[in-house]
Amino acid sequence: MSRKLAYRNLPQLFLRAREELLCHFRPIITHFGLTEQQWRILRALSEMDQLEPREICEICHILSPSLAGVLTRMEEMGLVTRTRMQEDQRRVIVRLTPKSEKLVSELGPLIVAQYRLIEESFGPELIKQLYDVMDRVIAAERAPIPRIPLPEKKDWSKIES
Amino acid sequence: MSRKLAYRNLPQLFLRAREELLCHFRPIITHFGLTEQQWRILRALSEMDQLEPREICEICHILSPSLAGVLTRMEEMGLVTRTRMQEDQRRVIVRLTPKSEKLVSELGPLIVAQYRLIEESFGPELIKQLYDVMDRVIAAERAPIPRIPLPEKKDWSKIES
DNA sequence: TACATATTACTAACATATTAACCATTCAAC
DNA sequence: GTTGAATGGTTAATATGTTAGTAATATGTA
Repeated sequence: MSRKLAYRNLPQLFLRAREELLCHFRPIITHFGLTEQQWRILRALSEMDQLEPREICEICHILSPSLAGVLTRMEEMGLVTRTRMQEDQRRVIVRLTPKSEKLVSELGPLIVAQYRLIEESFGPELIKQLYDVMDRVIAAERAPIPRIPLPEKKDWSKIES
Repeated sequence: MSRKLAYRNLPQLFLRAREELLCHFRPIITHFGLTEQQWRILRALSEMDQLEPREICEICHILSPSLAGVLTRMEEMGLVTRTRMQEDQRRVIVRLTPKSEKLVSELGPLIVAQYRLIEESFGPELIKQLYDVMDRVIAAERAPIPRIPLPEKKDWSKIES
């Protein structure tokens, strides 16, 4: 009578595999005084020139409430500028500063070099498979996955035994 | 002159793919008043009967300082007990309570059922490939990956232009 | 025994994740 | 033109991630 579930915890495997990769980049990123999220944003902005917050959320996979704080800190660090659009006063344009452009031009090549080292170790096929499998999971327009019906809600925090 | 780096951001792809999976489980987990991390811990404990904090950190991929808080909250919710070991006063034993055992027995089958729905949508081959690729990335005893040498440290937060 | 070191769990400080709610602006229907 | 809904960004509250450091206990060695 094994109490193991029929499926290994897949999201957790993703977490571990991601960390197995990220641990090779984290030293580089923190060396420049950045967090992983800040680097994601800098990288996106360097490729796209300018972005609105909701676009950054989409591209960098950061939720809007988190982004607000991250951008505030990055603005204080002189890494980005936030400009409110004239046509639509709700919207904002985020841009790199000369300083952060220089930072990216120094950091980017180190990241690429580290990718090469990882690819040497993993082998090019594994890297290719990684990209391929990730893309297939992410591929948005799949058949919608039905949801298991849930039982009536119980407040377990208030159950004694 | 594309400013795109030679490699797409692989850790970020992992993040997105993971979320694409997790979003199908999150409603189930939160329905029972749990967080994702709390469920990881309950699941591990239900499979292993009892664990020490550092084992939970290893298995559930939660850092020790995070775990301290998570366990405190779970203890207050009556989901786990913490007992200090007699032989070694530094160590602690974490166990499920009858209440959380019952919770797992209700929640577990729903998780499994949702996996089945996901597998139907993704196709069994993709699921198999996912497990396979994750395991290959995680496989710990690979050839150690060398680190890119880093330039002298600059404090970018204090650079003006 | 005495000492330095290692181990285990924890606290502190800060950044981010997550959910809910808020506010100003814009859009759309009337 | 007004009003109600939608949009974009934000704040609030709580939980977790991350790094550094601490305190207590255990272990190895002189």
